[in-house]
Amino acid sequence: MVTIRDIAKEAGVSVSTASRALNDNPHVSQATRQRVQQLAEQMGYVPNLNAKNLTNGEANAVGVIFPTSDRVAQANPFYIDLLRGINLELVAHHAVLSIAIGSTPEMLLQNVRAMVQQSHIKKFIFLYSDVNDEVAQWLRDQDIPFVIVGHPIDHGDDLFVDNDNFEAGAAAARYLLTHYHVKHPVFVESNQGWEYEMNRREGFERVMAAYHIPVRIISITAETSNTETIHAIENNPAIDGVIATDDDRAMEFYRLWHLTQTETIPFISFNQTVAKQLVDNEFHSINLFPERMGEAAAQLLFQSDESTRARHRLIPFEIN
Amino acid sequence: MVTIRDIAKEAGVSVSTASRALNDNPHVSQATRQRVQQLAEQMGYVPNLNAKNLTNGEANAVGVIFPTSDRVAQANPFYIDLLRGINLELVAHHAVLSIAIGSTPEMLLQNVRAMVQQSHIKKFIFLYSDVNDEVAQWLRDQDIPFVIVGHPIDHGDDLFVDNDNFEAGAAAARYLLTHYHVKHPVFVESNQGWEYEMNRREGFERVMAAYHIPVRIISITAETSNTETIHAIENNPAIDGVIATDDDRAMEFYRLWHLTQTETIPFISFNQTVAKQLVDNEFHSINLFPERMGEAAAQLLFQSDESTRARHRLIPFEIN
DNA sequence: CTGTTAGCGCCTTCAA
DNA sequence: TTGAAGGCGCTAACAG
Repeated sequence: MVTIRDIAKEAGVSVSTASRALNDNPHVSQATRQRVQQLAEQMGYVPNLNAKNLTNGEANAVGVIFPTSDRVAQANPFYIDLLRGINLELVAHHAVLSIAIGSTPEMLLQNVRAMVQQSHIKKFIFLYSDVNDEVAQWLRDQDIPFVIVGHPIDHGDDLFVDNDNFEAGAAAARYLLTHYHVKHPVFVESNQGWEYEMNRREGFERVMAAYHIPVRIISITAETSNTETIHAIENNPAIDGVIATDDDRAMEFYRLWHLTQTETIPFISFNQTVAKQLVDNEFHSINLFPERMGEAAAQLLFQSDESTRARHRLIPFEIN
Repeated sequence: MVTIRDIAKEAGVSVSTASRALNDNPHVSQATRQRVQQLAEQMGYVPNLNAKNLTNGEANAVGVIFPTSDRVAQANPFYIDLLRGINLELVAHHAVLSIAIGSTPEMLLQNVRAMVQQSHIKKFIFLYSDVNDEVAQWLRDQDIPFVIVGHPIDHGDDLFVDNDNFEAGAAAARYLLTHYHVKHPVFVESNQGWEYEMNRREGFERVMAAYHIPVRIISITAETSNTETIHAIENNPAIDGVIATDDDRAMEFYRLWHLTQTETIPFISFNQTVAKQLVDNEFHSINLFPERMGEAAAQLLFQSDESTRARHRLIPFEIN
């Protein structure tokens, strides 16, 4: 293994200048920097990040915190794409992606605590946000920076990356009204109180108000029986378009709709979870670009320029 | 930050004995060990893993390698559960879970290479297996141990954790024949050549052969149109039970079945991806316990006892 | 069984 | 702009 000493020796400089040169420290002459870097390249030098971690007092890792099991059900494919996006940015910073995951909040906190106290990981990304979350609170107490993917709920000054869910809900509504001339759209939701769902619904409602269309909403929760939903459908014979808050609900509603109705109506759902070819042409999806969200989250975490520091990023969506 | 020196001083021993005591090194008297450990506890000592990593020449991390994009689409919750299981075992070893993920094999390899060369990560878990996989090959060349979740394809001596997919396919078939007295089951597959699918199918076929029932198979790939599948259904009017290779195909087939047929028939699918309450009572799922698989994979990676070293673990499944 | 010592590879004062 | 030296926290010979 070729170390910084080897390079220093070969270049005829001291280890300290070699170190400076390799880290683009300004206190080195342009000449020696180039020479050292080139030599390092030739000799196949690769920095030992464990050593760096020790001297820097910080690990070259970002902790990505998953929600505890119960909550994970919904947004699913989302997570993998998020990871890919985050990682894309991390490799550029020579950092690795470490994950914290557990089935209870206690285990999660324990996991995160070990990461910062033992491994000295000092940057985190939350893949959820919750009121009174003890993990987030603990990190705040330790002055450890983190970014939330999604919307902060009870701490407005947390850094976050999100979609403009209000606008997405509105855009979906407009899309149905404009492209399909829908007169009586329905909003199908989970009614779990998720921030993103509420925002989408508000966007939807705003557009309904503008067009003087009464708001129709159907909830499908884990407790909702098929027959209940079918009744809801039958009680709303005018429905001629659907906006669903997620793909699961969209598919479920789609199935029950076609069980009882013969006509085809347009659907819009979020996240493109469901392969589009599985269903018909009037099934649209709003792509939220999770990979971009992940990338942006990591960028937010690594931004150093005090002056232009951003507190959040909204990732644009796309209907298709 | 309280270090090992502080403890040594306080305990009136040298740093080396303190180190030994804390690491349960046998070359310490029971007495001093207890005293030191107790003192460490009291003083709130927490080991600096970065320092350990440096001296040990190995990071306290396990790299978990995701498949490149295309493959991941479906079985998403599966991966999350796997991660949870892996992590569960890792925390016990004071190790962190680092992930390697990328959209192309090149990026993936680059990612993994950086992990071992720069971060000195020396234990890996593959969340896929592929013929001629260059990442796996590279790790073999470096003599770096890894465990595959799934079945090794072209290197029989790789360590792996899997389900007994053959037996699962057979069990599903028997379940339909026994519990539902099905006479003409159909096996719905993706026909992508996945090892696990072929094994499930072989199990199914074995049982069909034993019962002298002709084998019926329907493929649903990304290119298969709805009408093709519906034709397949209509051409097989005798079908009275379904075994689907995954939940996506199950749901799709279920939908198309009920679009054209009025009778209800039992379904068996794998992985419990789809919330069961979304569909009717005759929709069964084979639980593969991904969390246990992850746990077992990590255990395989950490097993030290040469004598009893296992090369693989098969995780039992359950029909429900 | 215990202590002394010398690093692991790198960074960062401090002087020059 | 450079070099020498000390140290990050811990482990592992080597002596005793």
